[in-house]
Amino acid sequence: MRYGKEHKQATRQRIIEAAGRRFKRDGIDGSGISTLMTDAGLTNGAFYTHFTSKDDLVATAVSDQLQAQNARIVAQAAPGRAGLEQIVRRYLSAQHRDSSDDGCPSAALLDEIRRCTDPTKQAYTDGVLMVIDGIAARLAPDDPLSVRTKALGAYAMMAGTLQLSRALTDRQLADELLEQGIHNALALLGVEHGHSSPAM
Amino acid sequence: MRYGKEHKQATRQRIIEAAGRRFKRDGIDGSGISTLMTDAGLTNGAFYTHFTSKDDLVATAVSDQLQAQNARIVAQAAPGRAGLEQIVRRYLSAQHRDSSDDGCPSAALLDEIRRCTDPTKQAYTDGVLMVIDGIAARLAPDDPLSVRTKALGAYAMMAGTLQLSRALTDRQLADELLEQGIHNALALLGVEHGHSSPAM
DNA sequence: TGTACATCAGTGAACGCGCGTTCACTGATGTAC
DNA sequence: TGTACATCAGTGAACGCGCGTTCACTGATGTAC
Repeated sequence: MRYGKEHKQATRQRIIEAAGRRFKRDGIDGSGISTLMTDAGLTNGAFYTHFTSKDDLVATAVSDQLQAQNARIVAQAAPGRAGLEQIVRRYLSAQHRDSSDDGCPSAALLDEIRRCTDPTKQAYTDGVLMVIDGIAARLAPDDPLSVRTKALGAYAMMAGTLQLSRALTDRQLADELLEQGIHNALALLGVEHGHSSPAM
Repeated sequence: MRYGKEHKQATRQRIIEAAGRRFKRDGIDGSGISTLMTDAGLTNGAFYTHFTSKDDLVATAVSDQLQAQNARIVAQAAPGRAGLEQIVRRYLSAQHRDSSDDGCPSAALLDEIRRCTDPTKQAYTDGVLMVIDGIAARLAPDDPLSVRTKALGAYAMMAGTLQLSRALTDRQLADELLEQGIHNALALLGVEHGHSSPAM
């Protein structure tokens, strides 16, 4: 089968996105090449016409996941400082906690990324900086760099809270933790808010 | 070889502790039984005289790790509210970041635990509650339950911060994140503090 | 316009390897006499 | 006290299986004439 030049690119992207989902669901170590390719509607052999190794895909998928997260934030939250509370409430929602394959790659993969190769950690670092620079620009449009570390701290806090909420077997405690996390995140970011609004 | 009854218990404990370290270093999926047993100075076959399955060991090791974390906190920090700042500064130190095999099991394993079997998640939940109830008791000795969620939120925040600091390739940014994390944790816990003390 | 050929994305079987688990066996020690 | 035996923690080879990776092959399409 021979296709136009855009076909291979589209297939590659399909593999990357399917892999991102699968990694977030089953972990990187827990996702085999055959499974990833089946997810993308292909057989295992085709993998190496798109990537040089599993590591190569991992780095690419991690990067893609963070770009997607950034795009989601831009698309779904009101611009500027006003959108910050939306971002926090959406991130620390029960819905996000209960659907990790569609969610934040950091919350799903952070401690596995620590053990990955340098290119993957580099891709992760670059991707996170893109996301948090977006947040910093909302916090202080005139001087985003001055609040970069603050944004990074808030991102770390939100990821840790979501992870812990996912790991607890006590559902009520997990829900309380999310509420506490929203409160904490808004406090750390210095965003005004009512005590709690039930939807979004 | 036949030994006294305390011998098998001691061997079992040796496997559990070696496994805890190895899991934190290479991940649960990334640690094979043979490696774990070699770490403990034994051969793979002996594993099943101590545990019914790898899952069984994982749940046991997770529980043991959190008990050890709790014991470390009790042993190394001043009692009561006074020790809270020590706990935070020690947790979010460059030393802790750079030696994950000796460190916090939550920071090393949180998103892998999410994917584990229920007994492991239950062991994790129980263990975390033990640790955070200790923190809650320091925060409000007269009514620890009232600050349980607050303590849980602070724990989640610290774990997420340590994880992110470990995953970043930019060392300077990782260091700044730890500083920010200390600031954030002390703020969330309502602990007074100077701007930054270089050691401890 | 019709035909022969080159391209190359994708197939599917196979590779060596390490996984979790099983099991027949070993041999140092505690116990019985 | 000395000897024969029972115990059982630990050994090490083997099991089927899925891993990451390789490779000879297929066959639909674009291109050349």
